[in-house]
Amino acid sequence: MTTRRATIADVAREAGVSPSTASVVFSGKTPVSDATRRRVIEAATELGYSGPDPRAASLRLGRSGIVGVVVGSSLKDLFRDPVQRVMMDGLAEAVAPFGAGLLLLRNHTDIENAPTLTTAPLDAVVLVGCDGPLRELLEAAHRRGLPVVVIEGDAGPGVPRVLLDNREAQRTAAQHLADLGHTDVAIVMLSTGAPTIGAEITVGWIDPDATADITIDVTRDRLLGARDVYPDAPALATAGSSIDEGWAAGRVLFASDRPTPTAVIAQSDLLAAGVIRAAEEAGLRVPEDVSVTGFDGLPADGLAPYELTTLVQAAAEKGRAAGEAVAAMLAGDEPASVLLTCQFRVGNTTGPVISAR
Amino acid sequence: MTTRRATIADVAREAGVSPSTASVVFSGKTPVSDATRRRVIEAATELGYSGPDPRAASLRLGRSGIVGVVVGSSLKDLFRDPVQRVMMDGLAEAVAPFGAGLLLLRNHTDIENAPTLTTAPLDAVVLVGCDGPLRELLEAAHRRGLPVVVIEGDAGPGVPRVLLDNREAQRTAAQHLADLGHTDVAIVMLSTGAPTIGAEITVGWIDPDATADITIDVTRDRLLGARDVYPDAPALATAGSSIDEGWAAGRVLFASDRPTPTAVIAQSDLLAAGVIRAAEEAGLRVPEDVSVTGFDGLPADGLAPYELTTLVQAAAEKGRAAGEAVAAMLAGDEPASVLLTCQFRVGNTTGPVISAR
DNA sequence: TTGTACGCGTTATCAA
DNA sequence: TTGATAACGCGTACAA
Repeated sequence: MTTRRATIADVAREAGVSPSTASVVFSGKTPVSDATRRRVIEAATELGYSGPDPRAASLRLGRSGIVGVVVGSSLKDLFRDPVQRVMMDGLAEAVAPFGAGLLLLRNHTDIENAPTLTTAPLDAVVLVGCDGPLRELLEAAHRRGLPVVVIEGDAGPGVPRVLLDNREAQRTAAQHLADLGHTDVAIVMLSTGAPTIGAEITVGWIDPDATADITIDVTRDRLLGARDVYPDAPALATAGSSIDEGWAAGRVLFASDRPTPTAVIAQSDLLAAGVIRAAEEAGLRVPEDVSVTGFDGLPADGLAPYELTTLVQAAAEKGRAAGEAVAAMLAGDEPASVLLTCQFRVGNTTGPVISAR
Repeated sequence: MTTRRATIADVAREAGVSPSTASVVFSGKTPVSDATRRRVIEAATELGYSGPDPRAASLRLGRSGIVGVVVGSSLKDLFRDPVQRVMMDGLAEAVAPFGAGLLLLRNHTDIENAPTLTTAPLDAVVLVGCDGPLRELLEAAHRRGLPVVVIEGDAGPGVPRVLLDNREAQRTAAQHLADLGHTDVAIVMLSTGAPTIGAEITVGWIDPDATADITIDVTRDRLLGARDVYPDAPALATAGSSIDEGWAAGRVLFASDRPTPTAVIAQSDLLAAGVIRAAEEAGLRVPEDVSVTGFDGLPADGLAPYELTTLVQAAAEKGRAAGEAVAAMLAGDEPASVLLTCQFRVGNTTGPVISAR
C-alpha cells in the first residue's frame, strides 16, 4: 500500500488549525502566534510533511521559480567555452535571490518528447548562444507570455539584450598592435556560422568582402573592429573557440610557404593560446617574432607561462545582467538592454615589431 | 488592463465542446473526431492559446518533468571538466525522452532564497560531484519522496549509483608502465578533498600512509590502482583536473633538485597534458625521456600533437545510465546500480625505458 | 466519441 | 491572530 503523502490540510487537521493558518506558518507571510506555529510544526514533523508541494504552490502563485535557458548547442559544446561557464554562473547567481533556478533546454533536438519552451513550467526564458531560428523561440515565448532576455544576439525590438562592445574593444587591441608598428597582421576568427562541410575542414580563409554574410554577431563585430584598423588583414575562420582550433589556424598562418604575419589578432583567448602553441612549434618566439592578442580575459587553462594581451570582458556580469533583466520583467518593470564594455589589458604576448628579421 | 490568459476552458467554450474534449485534443490520449479536433485547434489559435499550462498540468499529473541536478561545486568549476560536460550531455539526453529537463541546483549556497531540493518542483534528483554532506540532501529528497541517483559517490544502501572501475582501470595503466620497464614512477592526483589552505598552495606530496584519508572516491580508487603496481610511488595531489594543475605538478616532478621519474601516472587527461608541457619545458621528450598516462579518454583541448595513453571512460554513458536509473525509479521499478568499465588505450605518450640516460 | 463532475494542494482575500 | 471560501488550470473516471 502506498500511503498518500501528507498535505497541508492533513497537517492543519492534525494541529487543529485551519489550512490557511498552516499555510501561513510555512510561508511566513502573516504573523502567527508562537503556540500555533509550534503546534503546526509539530504536526508536520509527525506526519513527515516537508513543506508545501512546489507544484501546487506554483499553480496557485502563478510562478514556478524556473528560468529556462535555451542553449543553441549541446551542453558540452556550450560549456567548453570559459566565457559561457562564467556567464552561466553569473546568471544562476542573479536569479537565485528570487528563488529561481536554471532549467537547461536545447533549441534543436531530435529527441521526441524533449521538454520545450511550451511544455516546461517556466517563469522566464534566457536565450544564449542561439544563432538560428530565434523567431520561433520568441514566438513560443510570447504566446506563453514569458519574459525573454537574449544574450549577445538580436531578438528584435522589445526584447532586452545583453551586449558587449565587441567592435570597439577589438579595435582597441588592433590599434595597440598598430601603435607597436605592426602592419602585417592576421585575424583568427570564431565560428562564422557557415555550415561546416565535413567536420574535418574547420579552418578557412574568409573572403574579404564576405563580412556581411557572417551571421554570428560576436564574430562579425570583432572582425569589423579589427578591420577598422587593418582593413585588408586576412582573416581565418575556425569552428569555434578552442585551443585546438587556434592551433590549427596557427599552423596555416605560420606555414613556411607564405609570409609570416608579425601579429595575430585572435578573437578569443583559447584561439590565442592555440596560435601561440603553433608559433612555438614553428620556431617563432612570442612576442619577439609574433605578437598575439586574445579576447575574453578569463583565466584560460593551459596557457600557463604566458599572460595574454587581451580584452577582459565581464563574463559573470553578463549573466548577472541577464538575470536582473529577468527579475525586472517578472516584477513588471520595463527592462532595458545592457551594453557591457571590455577592458583592454596588456600582457606579455605583444611587443614592438623587430625590424631585423 | 491585463487580459487574462486564455485557458483550456475558454478554448472549449469557443469551440463549442466540453473542456475534457479540448483537453484530449491536446494530450491525444483519446481518439477525437477530426472535425472536433479542427474546431478546437482553430479556437485555440483564435484565442492565442498555446497548449495546457505546464504548472496546472504538473499538479494534476503529479509530475513536473524536471530532474534536479545537484552539483557540488559552482557551475563553472563543474563544467570545466570535460568528463562532467559529456556526462551532463548524456544525462540530458537520457531524461529528454520522457519529457524531462535538468534543473541546476547548487548544494551549498549562501544566497538567501536560492532554490533547493525542497522548494523546486522536481520529479527526481541526481547528485553529481557532491562530496560532503550527502546525508542532508538524501534526507530532504527522501522526505519529499523523490527518487535519487548518485554518480560516483556513496549514498548508502538503497540509492542506486553509477560507478566506474577506477581502481582496476588505473591498475591496467600502471601495469602497462611496468611492462615497459618503468620502476621510477610518480603519480599526479586529482583533488584529495583536503581543505586547501590558502588558494595558492595547490600541489603537494601525499603521505604514503594517508591513502585512507582521501575522501573523494575517484581520487582514492585511482591512487589505489596505481599503488597496486607501484606500492611506493610518490604521489602529488593537485587542486583538481586542469592543465595548469598538471603543469604545476610537473614542475615539481621535473625540478632539477630531485631524480626525475621515468613515468608519470596522471589521474586525468588534463593533468597529463599539463605534465607533458612541464616535461617539454624541462627539456624532456615524451615518451623518450618520460612516459605519461592520463585518464578519461575524451578529446582534450590543447593536447593537439600528442595522443595520450589513457583510460577511456564512457562519460556520456555515465550520464545516460543515471538518466535511465531515474526513468526506472519514476516508473516504479527498482533500479540497479551500474558499474561502467574503462578501456585502456595506448597512445604515443608512453614508451619503454631507455636505459642510457 | 463527447460531456459531467470532481479533485490535484496550495494560497490570497476577506471577514471575524 | 485565525478561519472560511474561492480560485489557480487542468486531466480523467464515469456516465451518456
